[in-house]
Amino acid sequence: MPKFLDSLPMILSRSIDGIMPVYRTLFQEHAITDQQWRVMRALWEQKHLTSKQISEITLLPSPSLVGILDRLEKKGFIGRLRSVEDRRLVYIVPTQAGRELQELMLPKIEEIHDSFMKKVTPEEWGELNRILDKLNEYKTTSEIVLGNRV
Amino acid sequence: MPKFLDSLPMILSRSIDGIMPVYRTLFQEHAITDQQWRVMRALWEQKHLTSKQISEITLLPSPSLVGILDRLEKKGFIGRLRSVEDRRLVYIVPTQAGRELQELMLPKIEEIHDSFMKKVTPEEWGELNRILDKLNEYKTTSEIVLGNRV
DNA sequence: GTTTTATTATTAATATATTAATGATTAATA
DNA sequence: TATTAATCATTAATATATTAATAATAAAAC
Repeated sequence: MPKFLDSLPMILSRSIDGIMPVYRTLFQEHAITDQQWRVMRALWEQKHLTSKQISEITLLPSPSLVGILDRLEKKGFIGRLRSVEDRRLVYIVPTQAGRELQELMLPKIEEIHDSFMKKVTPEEWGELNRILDKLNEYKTTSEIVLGNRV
Repeated sequence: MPKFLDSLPMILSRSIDGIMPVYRTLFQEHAITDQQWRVMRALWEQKHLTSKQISEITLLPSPSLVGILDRLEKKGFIGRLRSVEDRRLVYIVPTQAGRELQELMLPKIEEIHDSFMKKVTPEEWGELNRILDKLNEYKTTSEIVLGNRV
């Protein structure tokens, strides 16, 4: 009876622990973190995004994003721009240096992505996506069920 | 051309972000964290484990483990025991309260696990494991390849 | 047998995650 | 329109991740 090591959180964690170091080698060459790259990547092909939009795209929690953006700003890769229409919003814009970093890194990121894609067939890749989606379906319902029987 | 949002790190992150909150509801009822539960779970059916063994089983990095074990010790769920044969080793042992927590939580953990298993067929579950394993195969080789062309 | 090398747990420094709360602002409502 | 509720970015407090380094001990090599 496989338990702990074969639970959903553990197999996903093992997978991520195997995958991220491959990317991280590249990140370290440019002295940025996983999270900092996610933000830069989100700004690709975008003039600007609000902090909230970046949070939704990158899956990075808003409170973490504050510090991440601080450090990207300090490194000169992004700027903050308070919105005039809605003064609650802050637009994040990539600087010239930020664009150059993106141009420099994106091809290598795609190489890495391709190297992973080569390890499975297109059908397997589709299956993976489909099964993961299935596991996250009815999330709300299951939460209610679990909540009731606790 | 699907890119960022459909990259391997992002689909795995989305999956984890959907899954962990279901477990976290239970963890919060017992006032422990994901990581703290992982350690307790690893000690299930074990008299003792070294810090290193726990790190390997739980995938938690050793430096993080120090603090995690500190807090579990402070909560009275584990004890530390310096080995006599090899004084570099520290054995982690669950206390009575730790055992009781495990007994209390494990059934509900398994309920949650079962609720996820019900969302996919056994074949799909096998496929998921197989595909994830495939993506992590030849890890060393691919790292060498990437290292060379950088 | 002593010097060198490995191993284990730990510390240190910085970055991020999690949860709750706050200040500023805008939208909704009575 | 005065008040209330919602939204956005941020702060605060605690826990964890990442990388490099260290102290204590043990194993290996000379």
